[in-house]
Amino acid sequence: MFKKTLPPTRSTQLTEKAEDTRTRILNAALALFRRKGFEQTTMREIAEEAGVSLGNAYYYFESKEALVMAFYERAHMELPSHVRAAVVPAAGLEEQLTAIINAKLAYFAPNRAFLGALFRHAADPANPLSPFSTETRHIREADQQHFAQALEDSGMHVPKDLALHLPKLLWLYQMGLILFWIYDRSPRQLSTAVLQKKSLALLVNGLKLIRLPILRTVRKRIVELVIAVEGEGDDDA
Amino acid sequence: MFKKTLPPTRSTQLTEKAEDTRTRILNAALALFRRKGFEQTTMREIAEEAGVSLGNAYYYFESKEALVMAFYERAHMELPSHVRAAVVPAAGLEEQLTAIINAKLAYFAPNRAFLGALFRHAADPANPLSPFSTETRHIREADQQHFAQALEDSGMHVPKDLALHLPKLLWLYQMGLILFWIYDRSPRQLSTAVLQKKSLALLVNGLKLIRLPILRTVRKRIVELVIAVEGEGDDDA
DNA sequence: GTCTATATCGGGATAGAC
DNA sequence: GTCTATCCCGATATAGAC
Repeated sequence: MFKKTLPPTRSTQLTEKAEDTRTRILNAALALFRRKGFEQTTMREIAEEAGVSLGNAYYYFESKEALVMAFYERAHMELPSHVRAAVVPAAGLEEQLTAIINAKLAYFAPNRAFLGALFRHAADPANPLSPFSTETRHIREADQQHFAQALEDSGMHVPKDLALHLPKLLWLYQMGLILFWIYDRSPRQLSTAVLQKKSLALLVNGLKLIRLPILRTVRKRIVELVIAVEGEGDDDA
Repeated sequence: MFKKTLPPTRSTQLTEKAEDTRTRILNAALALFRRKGFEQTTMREIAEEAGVSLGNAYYYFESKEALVMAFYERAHMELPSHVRAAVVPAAGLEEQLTAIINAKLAYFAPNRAFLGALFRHAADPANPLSPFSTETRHIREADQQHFAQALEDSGMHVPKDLALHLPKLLWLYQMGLILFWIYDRSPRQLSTAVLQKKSLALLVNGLKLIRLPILRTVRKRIVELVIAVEGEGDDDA
């Protein structure tokens, strides 16, 4: 059961017209998702809104979820510039992390309501849509670079054994925060803001403490835990 | 969009025949889920296997996912005795927590493969199937009792401000662990075993340290964070 | 290679008769 | 409480136009 014809993705070369059609379909889909949610939107509506036939919509996107994946890919292309614009390299780690996360939340905010569709299979690394899947690996790794950069720029000193895993851990923390944000029904997502502020303060504080000699064994045990688990479908805990 | 007729649940009184039919459908469904997975199983198959019509299956279960919910309910009824049998009240906290978690994993193990269906909407507190929903509140609260009991029996001394939230936090930790376990594809879920052992050791150790006067402010900040967030759709982070 | 139109299938979910 | 018939929609298939 493999695909008969290679479905056109952003990476494969498309003619100008094709590129335009693809974009129109994706935009129509996202507009409808925003308006009525992911489940409530049908492929037939998307095709109509984009002014193409149903068959054509499926020509460009294998499935309805592929549209969500395309959105995720688009975010991956557009986000880095937003993040770079928001971050002040001379600032402390807490400020930088705040800036990175805020830039992302601001970027995703208009589509917050349907992002749940993207995160439905989040925990399953076998699902292509999962942030832990092999299919999204390039996105994940590029994303972790922001955190590596922030760690470097902030000049925060962290013992090397832990520092090695820190970008990944910070990324994971950020994923948890975003997940919380998606389903946060407090007014203007105020709960997320509080959670973000308080947890970041604790986290950065912890990082300052973790290099103390008394905490050496704790640190080593944390690193051991991380090593034992990584490469698996990561999670909280 | 509310239900037209009250759909029969375990809690509402059913005639003997109805109870039997309902159970037959549920058992057929679970058998098929185990055999072929949740997605691969159709409602038509379930109805056939149970010897009822499709419409009748829907009379007892609003949706395919409601069958998973019923499984969750059944587990909620059966689990406490398993947990109580596994726990030694005189043991230390780490041993007791290990016993509780192991009892649950052992109970769910035969159905591990399709449990992902239950956890797909886990993060969305608005979804009835979510462990954070109002619909599953009674299960959640009964479940947290195991942890409250273990804390009490172990005689572990934890400052009261934190102790108040600890059953909830331990339950959350356990949910994360179970989620990890569901998608753990290492042989015999060994990764989960390692994660469980190491994280529990760290956690119990942290609880011993947290009462030290030097960590008072850290503790207060943690408690503040928990308070600010609870009542919301909880998550990791 | 891009696109339309239409028919069809499979499966979740519902309506209404009995 | 149980059935049959039907709807809806995601997905596929086909045949052909440009």
